[in-house]
Amino acid sequence: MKIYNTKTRSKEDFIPLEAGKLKLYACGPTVYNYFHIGNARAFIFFDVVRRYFEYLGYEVSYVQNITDIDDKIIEQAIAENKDFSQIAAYYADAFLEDSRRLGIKPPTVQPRATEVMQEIIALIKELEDKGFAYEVNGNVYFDTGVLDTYGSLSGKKIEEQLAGARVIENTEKKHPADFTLWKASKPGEPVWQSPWGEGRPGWHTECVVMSQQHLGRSFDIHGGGIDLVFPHHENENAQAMALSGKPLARYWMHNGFLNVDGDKMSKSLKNFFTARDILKEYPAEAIRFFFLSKHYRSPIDFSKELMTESHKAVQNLHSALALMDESAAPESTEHSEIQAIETKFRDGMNDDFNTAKAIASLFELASIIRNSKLETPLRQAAAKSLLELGSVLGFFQEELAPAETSLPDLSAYLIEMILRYRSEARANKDWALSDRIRDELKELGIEIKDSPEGTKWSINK
RNA sequence: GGCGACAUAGCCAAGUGGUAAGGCAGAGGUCUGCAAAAUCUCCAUCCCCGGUUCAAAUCCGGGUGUCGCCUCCA
Repeated sequence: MKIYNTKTRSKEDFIPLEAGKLKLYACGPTVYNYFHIGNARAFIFFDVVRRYFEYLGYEVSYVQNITDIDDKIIEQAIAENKDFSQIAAYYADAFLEDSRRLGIKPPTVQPRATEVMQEIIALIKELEDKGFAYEVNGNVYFDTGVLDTYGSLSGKKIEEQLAGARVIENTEKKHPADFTLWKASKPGEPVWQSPWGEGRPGWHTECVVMSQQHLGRSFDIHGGGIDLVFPHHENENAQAMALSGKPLARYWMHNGFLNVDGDKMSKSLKNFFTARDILKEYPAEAIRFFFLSKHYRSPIDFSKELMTESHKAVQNLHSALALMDESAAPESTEHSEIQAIETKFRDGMNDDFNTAKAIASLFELASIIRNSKLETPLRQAAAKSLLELGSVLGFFQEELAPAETSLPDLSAYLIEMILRYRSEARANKDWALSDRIRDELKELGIEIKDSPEGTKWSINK
């Protein structure tokens, strides 16, 4: 199993801290709005990471935080004229709902920042006590100058960044790279009591607290979008290094960004799609296929055309699966063709989650299922394998199956159609047929009356 | 200015030294009274130039082009 580690910028063999167990943390949303299709990529990808480790037999602890206190939430609360906690609660619910509809398996734990406020304050205090933080006017900053490993995750050299820096000078900080741990509150903002007065935590501390609380001081994999490498993950890691001298996580995984029709997705370009919007037009499986058909670290270009293609491709797998009853596959029989394909699937996944290669093996199974020249037990076994491997990628979840095609009420239209045929029968003097139609409709409670103006019908129960 | 990614058929996309996975679209066949569905078959030498090698899409050098990060952001 090889994983590309952002920290070393190379693929490394994955070795868990504890054999047979995976401790995984991936950054969740800040709940100030519905999450967008780019966020969905990260959530779906780490869902697949989790599912694959479970497939391999690991006991997985997967923690995903929910940031429910943040500047953006406060801004949104002001915009909607509500309390920040109402906004956070509403969009946190929306996040859980949309995640479910995308077929994302609920993480083991989904802690919220406001639930761990005392722990956050305690961690900042510890940093201060150890000399890694300083307070100015009720704001507490991390002192990057004291930690010699600062920048080791993202590969940033602080001095070099300064040349082209467009950062607005914050005169309180000792160094421009120093980041906020605790923010003194302004009037009207939500507050918590702390040793430095009333305020609220900076974004970077909460993830350290929530991850360490559930996974230990150092854990296996920390994930998120590529944009989080700097400064968010750098700053998270800096706090862990300052506290214990150990990195927060051994492997850092980052998924690539999503563009829309070649441009960065943004509200001003009107190419901004929430996951909720896309789910109205395409099934969750199509969205999942779209993301997994490309390597997770590559940038991906979103378009409706590609979504339609992905939808068709998924339907292709479903139609193959429908041909054979996988539950009829003999339990004990082994087929070398299928084992070879399963090995290919695992080889792909073991190579830094090459989901595109893994998907190709699903189609190879589909072609075995379709090949009527092959023995039925082999084809059944292929169906069984397709179901199992597809599930590792999150496909074929029954609860995601589209609802029964619901038709509008067509009964009136259908009755008119039947009556047109009855009129043809009468014109041909086929009284036997026309009478039979009248009698059968009557049994259904529909009464027919022929008149010079044409045939009238009414419901007569 | 600093750091980094990418360039494979009409489209999407695997492939990191041994002669191009898979999907979508397209073409042709089978099946069918017709249509649809289903099914089978076909469809690329890898941005340009130079180099290394018995052998390169894959390594090295030089171009050209596209994109990202350095600021809240998955």
